[in-house]
Amino acid sequence: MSLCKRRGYIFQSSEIYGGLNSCYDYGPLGTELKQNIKSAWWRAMTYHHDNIEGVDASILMHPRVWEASGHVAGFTDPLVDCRRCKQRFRADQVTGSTCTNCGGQLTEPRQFNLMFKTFMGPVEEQASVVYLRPETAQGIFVNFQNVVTVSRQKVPFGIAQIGKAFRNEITPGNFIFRMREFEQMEMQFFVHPSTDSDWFEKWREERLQWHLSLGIQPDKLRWHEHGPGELAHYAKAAFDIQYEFPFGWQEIEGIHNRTDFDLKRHAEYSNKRLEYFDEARKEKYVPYVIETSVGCDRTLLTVLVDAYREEAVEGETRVVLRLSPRIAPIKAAILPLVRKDGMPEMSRRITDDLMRAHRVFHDETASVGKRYRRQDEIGTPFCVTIDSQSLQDQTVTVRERDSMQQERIAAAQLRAWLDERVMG
RNA sequence: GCGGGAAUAGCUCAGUUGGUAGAGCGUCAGCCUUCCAAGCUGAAUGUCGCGGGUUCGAGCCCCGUUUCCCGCUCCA
Repeated sequence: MSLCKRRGYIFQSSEIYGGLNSCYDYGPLGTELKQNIKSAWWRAMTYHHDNIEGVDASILMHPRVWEASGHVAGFTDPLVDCRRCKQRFRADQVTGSTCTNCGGQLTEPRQFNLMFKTFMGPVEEQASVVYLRPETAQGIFVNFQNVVTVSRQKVPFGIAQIGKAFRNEITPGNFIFRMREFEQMEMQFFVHPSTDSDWFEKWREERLQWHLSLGIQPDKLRWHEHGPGELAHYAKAAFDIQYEFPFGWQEIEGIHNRTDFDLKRHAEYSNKRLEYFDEARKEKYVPYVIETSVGCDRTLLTVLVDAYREEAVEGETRVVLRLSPRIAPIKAAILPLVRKDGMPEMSRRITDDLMRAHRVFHDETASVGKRYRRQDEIGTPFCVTIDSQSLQDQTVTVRERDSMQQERIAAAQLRAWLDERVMG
């Protein structure tokens, strides 16, 4: 957390006013990292699958959407607290006014609405209550027919979306792990009901591979299968990908078989037909949905936590973020070995040449060792140094963060050299 | 929502029985420097989280509040 603030990854929201509970802002490097994560996900979904389309739905939706989805009912459980032992229970799961645990008196039931409410229109009246979406998935379901019509896709196909969601969590915390405002990356894949298990397995495998492709250590990831009592109201099967954070194993992505629950409910509540006619099968049906839903902020926290190391180098401690070149905010730092003899000028020329293709920057202050450490700490995978030989033969030294190996290459090859490692 | 701990420079932290704030690192400028936090010179940065109270006087004592961390609780 200290590094995040010190180097400009993550700041507390509204910090100069004392902060706002569970809300955080991304700083210059955090913003780049988040963009790179979203871009990696978007490319994996829509560029690498010709049967996945994107949407970007609004955060405010018709209130009936949340009745259909089950969130109005499911997000408003009345809860009671025991005055003596401070245990909390769902009101519908206790009988009488005393606590079964210790015999203490229970409080009156209180409503906990996990959806943020706001008002549509200038007059705050009950008729115009709308909610901030507690998940992005419904924006996909309500657009199912639109996308079928315009995209010329045939089942099986998917719809992907990245966007903010809001939940009034009872207990937020663990830095950016559980926030009340967060960003999801969701893909709903529509399949014939008889093929749901196969697709479920396919997406499970693919989503695990995606996290590995970000450079996450494999032994820090595991599956958690939801038991019968754990399953959401809409789900037939659910597996979470968990990461071993310093505060324990926690979910970063869920792969759920949502069946035809959502489309059927929206058909019922909207009185619209949300069926699909399958020409190949000569069959009309409501598709099943395999959902992959990953927290963008959680993925970002995962890559930061997973990358963070304190390494001993000749008695000193090197703080290093071993971020994958694919998602590192800064891909390379261009460093003149010393500030004289035209080295800074050559460094600037090289930086100017690279910066439109890759996020790189030039740094000519302090000793080169110090500049290496700066880059190590913010996760920059490559440093390029310009020395007196560079001025004569137009070669540069490339220093790789993880191995600390150096290699001499022609300056003209630098762009291609970086392309190969960053695009990966 | 409950219990515990914490909040002083960008970061990590000192700060004596209450007498209007310091260090290290970092940052910036200059010098020096040909490959892993070297050195020298100089500079900037604090309503001590916020609001009250006690006091001649509060970073320190009291009350309230906000935020963070830990443990419960909760988690479609």
